[in-house]
Amino acid sequence: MKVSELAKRGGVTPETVRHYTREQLLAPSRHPENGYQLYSATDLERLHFIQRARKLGFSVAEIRDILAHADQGDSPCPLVRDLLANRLPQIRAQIQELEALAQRMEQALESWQHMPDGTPDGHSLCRLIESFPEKQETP
Amino acid sequence: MKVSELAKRGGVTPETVRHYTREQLLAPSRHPENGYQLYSATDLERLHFIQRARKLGFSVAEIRDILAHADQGDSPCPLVRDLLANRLPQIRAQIQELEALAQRMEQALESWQHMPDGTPDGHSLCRLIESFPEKQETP
DNA sequence: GCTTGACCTTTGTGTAACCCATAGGTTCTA
DNA sequence: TAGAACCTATGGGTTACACAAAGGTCAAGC
Repeated sequence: MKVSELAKRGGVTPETVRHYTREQLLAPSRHPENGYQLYSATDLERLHFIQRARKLGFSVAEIRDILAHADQGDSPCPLVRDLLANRLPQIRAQIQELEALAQRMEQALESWQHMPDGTPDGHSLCRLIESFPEKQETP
Repeated sequence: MKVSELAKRGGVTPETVRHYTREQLLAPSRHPENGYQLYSATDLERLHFIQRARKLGFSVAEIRDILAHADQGDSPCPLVRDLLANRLPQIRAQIQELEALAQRMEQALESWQHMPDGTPDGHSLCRLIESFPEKQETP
């Protein structure tokens, strides 16, 4: 099948299929006459695999490594466990950062309700923003 | 003052100062003889302002707009309120996505404890990943 | 005067995972 | 047979910087 058909069957855009192909996650053959990329049923399975792995938080580069292991006949499972176990705390940390950001934003919007808009003078650009501390306490 | 001094006083790297200058958030003058960028005390205030705004989730492009308003003598405050109010739900949505991802990851790691590693055969690449559903329920 | 080291300049490259535009060739269909 | 719909490769855009290279500038010590 050609790019668009694989994309449709896999539920992604043709651009995504091309991207994965460029990144060597998929290795289609070529139509000898027109040079079109030809994908097999195995490629569709790989595409589904990639989708699952992406949903689990693996990067495209990581998935390439996982697939390379599998293609060599090696079990990628230990690698998979490691990658995920390493990534999880990073995700948790990122959530904490975003939560702190959201709280700063909410606190700002709330406190701004009682502040008038000001016009910039020589030293103040926007009191709303300036009313916020540049550095948080480091307990 | 020169790049490195402003950076040190502002608590950022010289690269960051150069970046903000390229992006027109800072507009230093030039030393007429050697072409060095010369920053004023006002630029240091602007840099502090930028830091605060970044901590509130504004992008560099947004801060450029805010500063441009202020430089024209217009109050940027309504813009600032709008930008923040629009961004907040996006941040909340991003947190939800990451939380869902983290839960998928935890669920995977947990259920994998009871699964043996497998070697790839013709159809299975990694049962760990394949044991996970590609698409979640859409209620 | 000269070297050394620290600093400055511009320019280009890389990051993640695609999306989009362009120019040109191919295939399908009315 | 013309046009639609598809394919190709290439390059640029997204975010906020970090980093490296090649070369100019400056202060200090010898």
